[in-house]
Amino acid sequence: MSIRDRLNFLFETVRPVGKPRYSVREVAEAIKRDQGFDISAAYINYICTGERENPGVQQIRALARFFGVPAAFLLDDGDQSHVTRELDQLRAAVEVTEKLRAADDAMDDPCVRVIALKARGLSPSHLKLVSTMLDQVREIEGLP
Amino acid sequence: MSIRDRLNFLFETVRPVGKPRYSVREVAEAIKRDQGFDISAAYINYICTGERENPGVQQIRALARFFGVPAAFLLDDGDQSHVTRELDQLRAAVEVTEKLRAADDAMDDPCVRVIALKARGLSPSHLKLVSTMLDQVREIEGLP
DNA sequence: ACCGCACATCAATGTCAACTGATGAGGTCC
DNA sequence: GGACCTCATCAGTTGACATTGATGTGCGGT
Repeated sequence: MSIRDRLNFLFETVRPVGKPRYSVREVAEAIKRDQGFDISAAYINYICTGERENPGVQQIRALARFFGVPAAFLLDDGDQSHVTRELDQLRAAVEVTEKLRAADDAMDDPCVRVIALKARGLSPSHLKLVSTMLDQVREIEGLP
Repeated sequence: MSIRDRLNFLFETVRPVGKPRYSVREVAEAIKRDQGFDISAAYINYICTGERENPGVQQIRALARFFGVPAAFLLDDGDQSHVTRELDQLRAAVEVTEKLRAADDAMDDPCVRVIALKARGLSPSHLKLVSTMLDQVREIEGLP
């Protein structure tokens, strides 16, 4: 599980509203705009393709902050059980954001990311609770 | 709280048995020996003095593993409350290792580091519990 | 069909991370 | 006091990272 794999995982799971995934240019521009940190779109692509294996910590932090996950996600520190547990939490958080996103198409990307960040710290049982609550809300409002 | 500060914090808190602190050369050689990863002593010193601000993730991981802490410690991801909480946990873990070290001077460095690593994941209340238990054990054995 | 836009990727460049070897300071043993 | 060792730090070099700009491709609009 390399940095390349983790970043691709983030690209595939944390998605903007209308599109299947963020573009590398979008990410680079958002990081520049929101964090004031310069990172080129080409370089993000380099990491995704595995052409750069040892990026600086500042680049990692910027990417992690954009996707709303702690920077430790992009670092495989060898503690695999811990890592996979975190990834499960991320999956759960993404699942919640998917529901939130479906519930309100007008919600823009930053909000989704913030909610993903807030949901991530929750225990799996609480995430499931929120998920169930959202299902009920959607049923009340007559949504699929 | 930069990487420089955090690394210096580790140097000052995680200490070998007889000496006040590890030398940069010791750390570099131990990383080479234990992890098979090459890092120069001069470069570790560069990070400590703040002369290098954006080290690669592999260097960070190697240093974190040597000191027995998760790599996230050396990454200030801006989430200050989270960070300080982690640092408090580290302080508590170090406190425990200090007690263990005092209780058994024959304990060598790797064990101390492993215990610090294991203690770190515990909640503050559990760390306090372990600490209290150690106090009682020491009292039973007639140690200060 | 053509144009324009956004996208990922490639090529070329410069800047800095990271190493090697040297230097000098502080300490210990003889 | 001098030889020796270890330490942190400096100077010089190499190589990788990271950027800019160019290229080709795919898609929606007119």
